[in-house]
Amino acid sequence: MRTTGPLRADARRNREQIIETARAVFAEQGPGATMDEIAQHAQVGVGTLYRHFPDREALIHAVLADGLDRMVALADAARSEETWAWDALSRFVHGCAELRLDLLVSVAGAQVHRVAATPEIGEGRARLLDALDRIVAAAHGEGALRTDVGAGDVMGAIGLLVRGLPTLPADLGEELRERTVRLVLAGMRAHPAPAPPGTAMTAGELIRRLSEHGDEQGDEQKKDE
Amino acid sequence: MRTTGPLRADARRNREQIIETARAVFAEQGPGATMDEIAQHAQVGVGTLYRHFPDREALIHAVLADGLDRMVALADAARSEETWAWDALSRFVHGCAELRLDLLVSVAGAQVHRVAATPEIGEGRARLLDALDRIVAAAHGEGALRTDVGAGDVMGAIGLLVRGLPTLPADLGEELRERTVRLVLAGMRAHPAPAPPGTAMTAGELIRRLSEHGDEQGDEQKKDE
Amino acid sequence: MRTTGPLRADARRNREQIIETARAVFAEQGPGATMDEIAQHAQVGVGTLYRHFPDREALIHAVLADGLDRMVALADAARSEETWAWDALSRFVHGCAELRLDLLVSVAGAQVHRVAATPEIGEGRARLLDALDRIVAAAHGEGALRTDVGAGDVMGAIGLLVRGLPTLPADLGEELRERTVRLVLAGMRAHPAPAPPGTAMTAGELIRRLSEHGDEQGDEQKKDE
Amino acid sequence: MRTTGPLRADARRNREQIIETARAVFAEQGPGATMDEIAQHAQVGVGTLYRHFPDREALIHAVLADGLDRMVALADAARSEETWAWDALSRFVHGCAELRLDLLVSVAGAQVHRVAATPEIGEGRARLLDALDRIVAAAHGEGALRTDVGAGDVMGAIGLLVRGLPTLPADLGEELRERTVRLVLAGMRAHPAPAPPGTAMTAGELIRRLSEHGDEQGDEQKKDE
DNA sequence: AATGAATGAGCTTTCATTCAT
DNA sequence: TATGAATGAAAGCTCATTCAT
Repeated sequence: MRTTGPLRADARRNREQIIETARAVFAEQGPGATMDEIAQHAQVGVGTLYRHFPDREALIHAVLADGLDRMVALADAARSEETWAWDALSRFVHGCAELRLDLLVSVAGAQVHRVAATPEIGEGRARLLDALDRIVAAAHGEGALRTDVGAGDVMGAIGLLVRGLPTLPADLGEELRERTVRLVLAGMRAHPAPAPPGTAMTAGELIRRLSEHGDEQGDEQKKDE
Repeated sequence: MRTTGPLRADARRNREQIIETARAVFAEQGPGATMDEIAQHAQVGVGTLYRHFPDREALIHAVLADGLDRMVALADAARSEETWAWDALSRFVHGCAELRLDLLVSVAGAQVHRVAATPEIGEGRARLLDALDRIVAAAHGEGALRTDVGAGDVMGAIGLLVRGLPTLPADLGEELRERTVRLVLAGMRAHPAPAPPGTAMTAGELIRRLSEHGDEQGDEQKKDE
Repeated sequence: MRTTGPLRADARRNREQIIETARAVFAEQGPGATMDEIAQHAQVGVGTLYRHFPDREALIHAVLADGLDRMVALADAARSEETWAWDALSRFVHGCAELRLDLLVSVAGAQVHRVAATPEIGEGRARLLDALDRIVAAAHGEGALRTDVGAGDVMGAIGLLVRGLPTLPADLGEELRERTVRLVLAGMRAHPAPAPPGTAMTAGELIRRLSEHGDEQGDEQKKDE
Repeated sequence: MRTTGPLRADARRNREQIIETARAVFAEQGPGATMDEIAQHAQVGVGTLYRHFPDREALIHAVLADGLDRMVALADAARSEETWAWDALSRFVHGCAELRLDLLVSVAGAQVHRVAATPEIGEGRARLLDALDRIVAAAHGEGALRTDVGAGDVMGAIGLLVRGLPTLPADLGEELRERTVRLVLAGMRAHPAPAPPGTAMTAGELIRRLSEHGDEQGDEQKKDE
């Protein structure tokens, strides 16, 4: 009946803890992660999870919304802390990729639309685009960003790059994603060729790296059956 | 296993039909697609599906393996039909994106490793890398591809670009992916600036496009409940 | 794909078995009976139960509809087999009470309306009223039934008498219901006083009967805790 | 337990408020009503509810006991205020039906026995039968009540009539119950035919009344989903 | 060999009960 | 003391897999 003053402290901490955990668990376990598992990792009972989020969809929605908030924060930080808009852009894109929103985007499958079609998500997206737009405009002003690349393009690219390569061993997947991010940034860059993405990942190198991981993985897999 | 001659035609057609359908259904419905649903779309009973693929994992495995085969075919066709290696590379990357292996990569969640760690998949990957490597080598020879970008990089980029942007309306998602693919290719290109990806997708444009779709989506959503 | 020819035999038997069991279990265990319990008693897996009835509400609906069918059959049999319409009416009312639709009516609580507001139930009710109406008309013709009592009154009375007295031991509850049924019939009867309901159930007798049951019940109750 | 003097007033009011609310909620929502719902309607927190009644069973027990008390009061009032015993009896039966103990009897389902087997309930029942017995004896003396109908019969009938007809629209259910009560009373009456229950409820009339309600009900049903 | 009904383990969700505030 | 957030056992329901037809 009170306007939610005192008790909220615990509840709020709990809520945030759950969202944070959910992102992590979804990223690691994939879309199949169970509610119980998430609750467990968040150190709460399932009941508590359900008190905060009436159903699975609501939780996913919250994680998505929270992810947008973080991206906005990321964009703002990048813009205010970097001297050059291009550096801010680069930092933003790299930062987004590290948020590991990964598999989440595919969690709900066909229902994603419903989850993402919320006014709250829409507004978050708008705020993000707004923040990003300033960086993009500045980068255009600097002459560093191709003029035929807009904030929408950056968002689209991030939507793809933000995920993982779950079929590959974790570290290799990370590395390849990093390199792809750099390629995209290179592709966005105006005239002067951007910093090269390091040494090429050749076919041979990739195969060698893959075979290295072959053995380690065999161990921990029987437990699922 | 190899002794049945005549019946093979029907069986094979059935098997391929199921794989084809499975890819489509996974791409549309997401990882949550059920075996019954796939069987239904493939116009067979679940029993038949299980006759061909002992369990869900086997089906996913088959779809992945088949996807690799298609990519190899794509690479070969591109190489033999295009005069310039760069064009072959570009055609290959664009073609892969259209295979709509989309959500499949995340279907199995945590089990993906197990599914992808099969010798058959490993071999398929090797063949693909091999085919791709020839294109990459030729492109290097042409001077069109940056020397610090290898076949492994191309594969990594494809792994990310091959998916959709399920939170966006289908056509908008497609367009943004297309543009990102072009950006990546631009980033891979050596000195001479590559063909620009058209007109920039600005923040305003993106938001406008999103709001256009707001209404259409409301209709088809009740059926899930 | 076939028009449901051969396999249906088993399925139909199963379906009927489940409905039959559900009525019995609801009557005995009360509205709290679980789906698993019903499935168990019906000798099928829960999955089978759910294949036939998508959810709890559907099952309740089916039991209600089936109950109506039985009542119609009861009315028809009574009318064709009894010489006097009054006897048919009496037999019908007594018979309905024995169907033990008991607690079912309250199973769904507030949702009962939704369950009972189906066209199928409505039609069943209409058929029942129709069958009953003929008996009532004949009984009126015989001069045995008060003219200020109609088929609707009979239905209303049955709706109340059909249930049990779950707070009492089973046999005592049965006996009292029987007696109440006779009282209602007596109240419906025209001029000549109907057969008396036997010896009075006095307060002392009722209390004595209740105390008899006190001990027997203590045993089987600990298992619930 | 009996040592607290001053606070008792508030506590007692609270306790009674909860019992009263519980009866109403059980009557409306059916046996599925949750503790939270009852607490909410009673304007208290669940914690408070549990302070008064250690568990659900205790609450049900209290409502039952309270119901018995009210019936006793009803019987006493009827006896002292009516000149004729028959009128007292009639008033008592009608009054009980209005208590709306309705669905409560089936709330506990299989556990009803345990709840109703309490000494307190037993004693309440005894008191009620005692009070009722005096009315019945007087009615016998008046020659208005059939001698083969005892207080136990009246109790049994009330147990059945006290409930509602939840599958019907509220007002129609009420009307039919009223008419059934009158029929039972008519059946209990000695020689002289009792006052007729008004105009017959014919099958046609019942169906007409049912169809009238068809539309109104559709509205309030979505809120459950 | 193909079919789809049956199965039941396991996941989502609810709610009686407890307990920190 | 009253409150309502947290808890987790248990219920409803789903769907991968099996098996009778």
